[in-house]
Amino acid sequence: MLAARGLRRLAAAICLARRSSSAVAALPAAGAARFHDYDAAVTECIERRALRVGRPVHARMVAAGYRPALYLATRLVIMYARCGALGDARNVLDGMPKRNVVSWTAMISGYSQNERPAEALELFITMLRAGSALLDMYAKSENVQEARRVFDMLPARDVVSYTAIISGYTHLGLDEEALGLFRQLYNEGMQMQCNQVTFTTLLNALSGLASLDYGKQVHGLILRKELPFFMALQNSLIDMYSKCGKLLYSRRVFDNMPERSVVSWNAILMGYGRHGLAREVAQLFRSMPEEVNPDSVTLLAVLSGYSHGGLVDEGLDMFDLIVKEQSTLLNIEHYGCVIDLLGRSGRLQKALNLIQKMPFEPTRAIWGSLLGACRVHVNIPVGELVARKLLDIEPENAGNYVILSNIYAAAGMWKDVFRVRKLMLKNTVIKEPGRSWMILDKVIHTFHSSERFHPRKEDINAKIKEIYIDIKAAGFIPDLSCVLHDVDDEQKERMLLGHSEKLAITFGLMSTPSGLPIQVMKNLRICVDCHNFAKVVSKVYGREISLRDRNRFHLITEGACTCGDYW
DNA sequence: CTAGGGTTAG
Repeated sequence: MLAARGLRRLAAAICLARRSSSAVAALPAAGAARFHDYDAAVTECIERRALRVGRPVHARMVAAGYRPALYLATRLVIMYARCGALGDARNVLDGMPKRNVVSWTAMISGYSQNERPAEALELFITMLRAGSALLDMYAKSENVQEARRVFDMLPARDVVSYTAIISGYTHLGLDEEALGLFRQLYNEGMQMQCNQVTFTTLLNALSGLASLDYGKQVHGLILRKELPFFMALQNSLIDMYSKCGKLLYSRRVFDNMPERSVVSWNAILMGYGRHGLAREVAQLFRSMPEEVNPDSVTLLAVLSGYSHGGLVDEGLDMFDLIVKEQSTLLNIEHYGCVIDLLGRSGRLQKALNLIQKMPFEPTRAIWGSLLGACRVHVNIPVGELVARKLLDIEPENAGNYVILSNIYAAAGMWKDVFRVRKLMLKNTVIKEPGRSWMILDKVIHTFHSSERFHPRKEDINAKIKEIYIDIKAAGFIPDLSCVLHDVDDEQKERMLLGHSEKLAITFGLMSTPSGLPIQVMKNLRICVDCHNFAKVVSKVYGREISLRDRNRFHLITEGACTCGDYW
């Protein structure tokens, strides 16, 4: 079945490549053509993403001495940007005698779409500077919030440039700022111009925030507008609800769609996988209709769904089948997923073999997951080999040293523990700080690890001490191996209590009526100690705790988690 | 006059 689908895809691709280039062919061989001829030729290159045709078209314009004005030059920027030739796009933009919001937007989104958010932001700030000399003082700061203030004051703003910049913020992970920009757009009376694309972009920011309240509100807005069916919007709704913990809402949106693309299927499969529901992932995947071709994301969704749900053998069988029938769809992510699966089920040597024979360079993430598996299964030889690779690639990451020293500690090799700890102190730098947040009455409350500046710091500290006494009485044992620093045990216990997700859960306990569920989001993966903490808290205080980390959901009730302690 | 913003995964 998979093979047949692959053939059909190939046939479609060949068809596309053979399509004749009529507008380009219609250009005169030498001398200047007219505006409309160039426009048609460039448009065709944009639609076909055909750089090999687009470049000669541009070259002919130059050779003929034709100087494209604002509109056509902008189309050239788009053509190059869509083809990924960002340097050429930028050259055209820089060479334009006049630019406007459209030409800037084209280039900014070019960077954004080619995964260069830093350049996108840099150019955005440049645009603001060019936009108004008066506002230059604000724009000089490379600070996003300042940039946003300037954007708010810019004279030439419309719903499209708003959407572009909201999308830019979301790509940078600045979802709160993105939401703020949408509010501005609304307050400026542009709500009537909001269309499917605007809402699609906005929903992405809400997915990042995991803000169910806002998500539902925006969904309501969309329904009231009675917009025509728009695939990307529905797909974003599926994704938003699943990332906000409401898988059944995702499913309802999915079931009600008049048609579904492969992205819709991917979004719902990812949703079930994220919630650890591997059986449902398998069932859905089997029910995919013939005419929807699974792509590499589909296969990744299924593999990672199996992996998250602990369906080890099914995952391995699936991978074998893909290797046999659809190996062209495989990328490094798929291998990473399967290596993780092998590692976690204790097949460390097999995992290592796969790394050695896969057609990709192993990434730090792959080595990292294998090192974690070596800790769980206490495997010294593989652990040392993997650690050597990893310390070579990223000597600054403290986590790797900690895991290696944990492996030695588990095997009672204390001299090696000490050696690794010393090495760590010498080489490491601060990692990405942990951050958790929760939303209460539409207010986003953010907590950082070992929070020092939170306005309710004192209350939270007092409450967490109280909780600690209660849960220790109920059998909670702190897992000191989660601490990245070489300090004494008492200090380790204090540091563990400072983890941002514990602060957020504590804040949730003290600010919501008893018995109500608590939902917390985290930017990194949750640590074992915090997972235990949440489990015991759920039992002692009779609360359902939903914890969304970077990868997945943990729904914790009565002292047990839907992940089955496997994540 | 025309154009620019959008969906899953990483």
